[in-house]
Amino acid sequence: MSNPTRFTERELDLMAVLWKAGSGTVAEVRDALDDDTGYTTVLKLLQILEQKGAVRHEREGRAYRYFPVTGAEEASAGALSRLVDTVFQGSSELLLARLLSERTPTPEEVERMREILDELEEDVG
Amino acid sequence: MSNPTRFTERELDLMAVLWKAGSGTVAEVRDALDDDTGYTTVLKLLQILEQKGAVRHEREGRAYRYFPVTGAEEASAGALSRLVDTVFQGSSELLLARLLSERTPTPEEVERMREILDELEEDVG
DNA sequence: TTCTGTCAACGAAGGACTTCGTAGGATGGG
DNA sequence: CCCATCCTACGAAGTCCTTCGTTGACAGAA
Repeated sequence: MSNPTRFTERELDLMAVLWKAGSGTVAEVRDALDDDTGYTTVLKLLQILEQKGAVRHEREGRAYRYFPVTGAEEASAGALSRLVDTVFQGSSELLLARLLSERTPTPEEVERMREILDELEEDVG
Repeated sequence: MSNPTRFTERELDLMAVLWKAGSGTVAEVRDALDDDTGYTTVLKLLQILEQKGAVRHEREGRAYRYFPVTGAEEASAGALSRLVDTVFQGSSELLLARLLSERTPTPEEVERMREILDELEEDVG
């Protein structure tokens, strides 16, 4: 096994599309991106991702359909910790506070977050 | 006003040092980094950061002492949202869950997190 | 003064990322 | 059959990041 698969900025954009949609052809991924990157650019990126083992493809008619192999969880490994260590000086709470202020959650979300904390304490206690 | 100041990977490492220590000379920053990057490299990076307006310097003896101008909060702006949008598909809870599993918090931290959620609900309700 | 160590400035090399141009294969209509 | 279209493959340009070598200034010790 190698490292937790590091994605570049752009690669992450593509992976996000695939994680969300489940799969996509070059054209589909291209459409899903909000900028208008050239067709061959998207193709190239997908080929690079495939080479990295992050996606695979199946033939679909004349085109390829790409599927994510690496999960979002694996991609998040490290990214969060790094953010905590650099920007939030090791404080998870600070990150949480900031997260909540940047994107105000619904009451339901808050409730589920509370549950997450509850479960954590049960495991510990 | 310009954009929320985007830091590169390495720049973020330096900023983290300055945020944590409050300030630093080239030598101090260099020592604080866990790898051993060359002196001139660190200097160069600081100069770039200064050009970006993220740090400023004052003379101290023969050397310069660098101070962060951009705060960690501003740096986090966007970074978190981007992470949520790409890796966590817009779900803050998922991020929280992941965060807690990556770095298990102390009971005290959990308590404070709970308080953060409480305050949020008060404001809303 | 001369040598040595510390410092900032600058330029440039090397590599990683992103982007696209061009080529070539296959398909389907006329 | 021939052309327009849609697709992948490949190579390469351009840019951004990171790193460091070299230079010149200055200060203190000998």
